[in-house]
Amino acid sequence: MTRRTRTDADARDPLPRMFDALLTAWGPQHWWPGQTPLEVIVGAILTQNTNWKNVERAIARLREHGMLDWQELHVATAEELAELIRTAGTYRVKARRLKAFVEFLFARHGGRLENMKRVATAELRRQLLAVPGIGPETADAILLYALGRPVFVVDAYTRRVLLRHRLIDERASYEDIQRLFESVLPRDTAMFNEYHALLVEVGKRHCRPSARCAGCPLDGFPHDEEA
DNA sequence: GACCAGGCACATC
DNA sequence: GATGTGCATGGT
Repeated sequence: MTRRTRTDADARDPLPRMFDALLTAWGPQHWWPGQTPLEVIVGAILTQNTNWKNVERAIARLREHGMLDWQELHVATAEELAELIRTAGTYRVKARRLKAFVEFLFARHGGRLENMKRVATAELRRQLLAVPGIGPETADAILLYALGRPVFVVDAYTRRVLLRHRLIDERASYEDIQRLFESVLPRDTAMFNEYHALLVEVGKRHCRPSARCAGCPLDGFPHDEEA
């Protein structure tokens, strides 16, 4: 996919143009700003099917109790963590998942992110997916937002926006959609970061069944009518 | 009081 | 392989 220039790609592919339209309209979204990789990883697990505000409360409680530390998380029991992360919802499940990641970090990488960072992206993704509680979206969020790897994070909003604009069909898998982005965009961590955040925003504001298309930065792109 | 939110595992068909 | 369900809190 290196056969054409960026200008030609912009002329042909809707995905780069969509990014430009969204970024021009709304600017940078500043997802996960000024936080440590540890906080990003914890947040990625806690935010599963959960409003981010509730996750922030849970992270704040972990911080108050000095738990934003791999060694402390390693020593703590799932029950102790569960009590601290209640506000994130599904807290017993998420406490188990948090522990599962920490167990993986210690068993496989000596409890140090620095060791994990030496592993190539594709291999690391396989390792993360083998951790119970880490699926494709959480794995990719960790790779992109915590480790700075250029992988595109796909979520429910991404799927909805692309469906609405006829760029995929209902049967497209997570990996199908990920490949779609990664094959037409430059492999740029900062851009993937921003694009994902912008897709979530347009999904929330305009691509929900109850939302309106009026004022959507993507209104110039072909799309289906409301069902 | 429903519905939703920056998913995943597991059971079942 | 596709679909359904439990997990559970806080905001709207």
